[in-house]
Amino acid sequence: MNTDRSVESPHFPQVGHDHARCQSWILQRAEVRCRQEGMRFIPQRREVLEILATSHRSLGAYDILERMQARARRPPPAAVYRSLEFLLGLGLIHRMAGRNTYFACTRSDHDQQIQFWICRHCGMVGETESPVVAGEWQRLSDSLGFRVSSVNVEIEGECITCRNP
Amino acid sequence: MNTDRSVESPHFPQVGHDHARCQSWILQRAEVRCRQEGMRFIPQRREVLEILATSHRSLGAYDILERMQARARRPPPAAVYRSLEFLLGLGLIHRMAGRNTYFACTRSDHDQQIQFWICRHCGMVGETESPVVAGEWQRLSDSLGFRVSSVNVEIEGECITCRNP
DNA sequence: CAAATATTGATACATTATATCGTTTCACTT
DNA sequence: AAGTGAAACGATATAATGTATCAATATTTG
Repeated sequence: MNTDRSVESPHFPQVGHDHARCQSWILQRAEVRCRQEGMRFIPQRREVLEILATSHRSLGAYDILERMQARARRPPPAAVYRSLEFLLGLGLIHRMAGRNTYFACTRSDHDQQIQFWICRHCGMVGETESPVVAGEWQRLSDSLGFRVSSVNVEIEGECITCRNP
Repeated sequence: MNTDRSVESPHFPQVGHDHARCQSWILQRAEVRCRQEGMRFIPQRREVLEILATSHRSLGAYDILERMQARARRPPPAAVYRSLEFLLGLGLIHRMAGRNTYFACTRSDHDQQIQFWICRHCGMVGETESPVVAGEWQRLSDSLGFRVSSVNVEIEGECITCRNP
């Protein structure tokens, strides 16, 4: 497995990057993580992840269904949602709540303190991880007496590529 | 109009707080802001906001429809969505993307750098505003070359009241 | 192999949100 | 007060997203 994490160094996916490398990295990591967790990385789940990994854009469940239809035959919606739920559980994909879409995670570690940067123009999604922000959530939750279960940060705007055409 | 902002000082709504005061504050502010913007705070919009302001919990569009039905007559869904869109536009309510719900804003100022704290147990929603986090989004967006349009932060967990029953 | 477990396909349905369009209401002008 | 244009509404239909159920099939385990 490729472990050099080069996939994540440009925080926002660049135009000319070697995407084949991202794809194989995402899929190989999925295999490893499934094995670790004693879960089964069966074809339908793999296909959903493959489809998400074809780009750094997020896709809706029904977009995925259409691409599965184009590849082989269209499963019922519930099948896709089951695979998505599985992949979400392993942290291999994320859900963009603001758009009802899903996309393949490109980070190797999971501190739950990820932020998503979504370009409104091209649809690309980048991920960052900020210790400063994590510390601030800690401070705020302490002061509120709030026990945090999950944090979701979605930042929308225009990416550097779309700003400089 | 009540301008002492006491409504927002306990960042997470407390059990015994004077909610009648919150309600009237929310509605009065809506009137003021509509007048300022030259918009019309007509009955249907007012009713939607009133319903949201009855608690610090967020409600789904169809929850609001049911409560309107209980009050008078049930409008079509689009009517509620129109009012919600209007209120969102004026920043009088927020949308919880993770839950497809809406709730009445309880803050007097709008720096777009609000965080939502949602209790999974009682459904209460609190709001905070952190300059540290705002600064970090600035730093990160600069380093990514990303032009930010909107930031949505939803933190789920358990509030202090539900932790100490 | 048999039993237990996990996954699938098929069907139906639930929930959330939007499109369209003719009518009504409102604010403003005369 | 009546006319006028813009805004809002009601009614209807439908789109988009997501779940529930359950029998049938595949996979793992004993």
